[in-house]
Amino acid sequence: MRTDSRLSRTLHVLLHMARHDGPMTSEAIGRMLGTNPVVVRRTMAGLREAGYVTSEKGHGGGWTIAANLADVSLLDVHHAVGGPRIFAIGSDHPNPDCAVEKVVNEAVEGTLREAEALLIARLGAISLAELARSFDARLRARASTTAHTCG
Amino acid sequence: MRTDSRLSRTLHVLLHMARHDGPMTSEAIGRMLGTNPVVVRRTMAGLREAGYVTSEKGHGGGWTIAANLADVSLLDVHHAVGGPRIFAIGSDHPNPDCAVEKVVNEAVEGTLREAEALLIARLGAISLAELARSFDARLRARASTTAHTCG
DNA sequence: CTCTTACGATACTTATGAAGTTACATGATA
DNA sequence: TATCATGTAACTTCATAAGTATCGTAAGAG
Repeated sequence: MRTDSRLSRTLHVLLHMARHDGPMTSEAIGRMLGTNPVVVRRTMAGLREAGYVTSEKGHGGGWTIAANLADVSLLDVHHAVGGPRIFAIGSDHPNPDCAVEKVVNEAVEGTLREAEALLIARLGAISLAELARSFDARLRARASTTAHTCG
Repeated sequence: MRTDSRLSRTLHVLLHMARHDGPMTSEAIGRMLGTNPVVVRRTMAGLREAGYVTSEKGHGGGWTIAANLADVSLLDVHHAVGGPRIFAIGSDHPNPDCAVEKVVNEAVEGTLREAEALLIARLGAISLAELARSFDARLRARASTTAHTCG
């Protein structure tokens, strides 16, 4: 499988939306991500269902943030975009008859679950507001040089 | 992508090999895993290169364990089978120009790296010998009932 | 009212990589 | 020398995110 980049992409988009007055169109967001408006709508649909953004049709329409950045964690976004599979490795063949295989599966999957729990905890502990603050801090630190942004 | 099950499968095979007198053929291993001898050879090739198993051609040939179970960790096996990609999620687009994207990527990939480090540490801490001991313990605990094995 | 804009939805294609398959060469043993 | 087993290459299948094409629908502009 190709790397699932929905989380990163969506975070990128949300932070830009937060710094943007008025709605952003799927077209504009797609240009930002180097992709296509349909891909954008597909991913943003989950955020709309979760109530993090709203969408408007017609002239002046597009996507708008509808949540407080402090109230949305990276884990929330992960779930909103489909909560996709985290690991590329694992065991096919759950519930094996073979007792050897059971021991192996428990060891491997137990370890994966530990790593997943850590990942989930960390993603749940970071809010969009904190990412925005990191960005602002970086801007201030580099005030003398150029700060590039794709929006 | 389909789940990469090379680690689990290989561990399963190695533990069976450890309890088996004489070489096991790719044919027999394939039957055990519900797959094809060529898939078995492909995966076992990495273990042979790492020195964990040997292979012999001809009558009475097949695969034999060549290492002490206590000396091989699950991480070693993971590496031997190709050290495949662990995560299904991530960010495409490394080294972005956009400063917002940089902040996002650092947060997401930093978190993934933490989880990966934990996973690596845990896999490195478990030896094949420990899995074999877990299996034996389970056998003893269930001595009264049936203990199924696929080999 | 009509045209344009933008989302909504469906259906299809592309890309990627593990797994599966086919076929044949090579070496070891009986 | 016939058989068994690995070694290797080339190809197909499968799953899924991403990309694309197209049409429908709602909202504002004129």
